[in-house]
Amino acid sequence: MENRATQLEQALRRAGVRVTRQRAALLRVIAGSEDHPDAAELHRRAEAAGAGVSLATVYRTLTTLQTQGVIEKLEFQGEPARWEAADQRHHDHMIDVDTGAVMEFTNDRIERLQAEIAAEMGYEIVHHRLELYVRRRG
Amino acid sequence: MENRATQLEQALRRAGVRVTRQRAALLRVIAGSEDHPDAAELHRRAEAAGAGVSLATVYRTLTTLQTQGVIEKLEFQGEPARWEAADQRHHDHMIDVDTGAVMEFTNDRIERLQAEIAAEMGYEIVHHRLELYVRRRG
DNA sequence: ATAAGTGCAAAGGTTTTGCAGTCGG
DNA sequence: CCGACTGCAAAACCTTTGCACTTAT
Repeated sequence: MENRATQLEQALRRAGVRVTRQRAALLRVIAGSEDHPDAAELHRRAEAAGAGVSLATVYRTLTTLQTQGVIEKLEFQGEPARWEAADQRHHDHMIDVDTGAVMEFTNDRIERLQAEIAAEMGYEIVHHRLELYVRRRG
Repeated sequence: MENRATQLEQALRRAGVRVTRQRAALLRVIAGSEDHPDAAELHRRAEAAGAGVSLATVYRTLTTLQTQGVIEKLEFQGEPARWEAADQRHHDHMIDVDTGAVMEFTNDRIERLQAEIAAEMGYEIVHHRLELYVRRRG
């Protein structure tokens, strides 16, 4: 993840985005997170790592990184926005309504059907959101 | 829609929910709306109809009506929540990212696939959210 | 009668922003 | 060097809530 963060820094610089101490720290926090933290949580983790970043900068950085395609924003029902690294292959989310656990899944057939539906109506998909709010069977 | 609103009033009373002047007015606004208005817009429409309802009551009423299963809450990306009557059959939404237009669609195959995916992982679906953010082809 | 509902204004939680100072390229 | 970036505090935004008053049943 150190490496991944370093790669991203170079990509950002190439794109003309300055790599400040704060941004470098956040890149490392994000690269090292396997879950789906919100801005406050990322701020906490950055501080815990001794970063010295303001919450305002966390928000601004998240927007910047999203624009650069480095991270993706998740907005589950009525919670603060969460974020995840964008370096994985596309997937959707399943949320356990009892525990709040977030799981990931993919299904090519659903993807294709979505594209077909849009095409039939004369549109193309820019992006989509598929969330399953679920409960353990019992 | 007058009739629909009246039906709903009776259902509410049966459920032990009081039908106040404000709630009756909102029921009529909702029954007469074919789009997906947010709380502020519903408030405006109610006021335009001479209702005399506070915005706080609009919010409280929306929550109540949702609990009663009369309306459904839609939370599209980063906008205030929107609402729609729940008297229709289930459908998902397609949002034109350029115009903001919201269209509805259904696809049984997608519905079935979702249930299968959840089942495979040992869950059952409580509810789901499928939104296609699209752009006109050209 | 009386519990449920309302209006108002204040507070809540998340996110954005203006401004003056700082720093990366 | 200088424009992009930051911190701080204030504001914006949508939504909820406490309290005293009103009203549907």
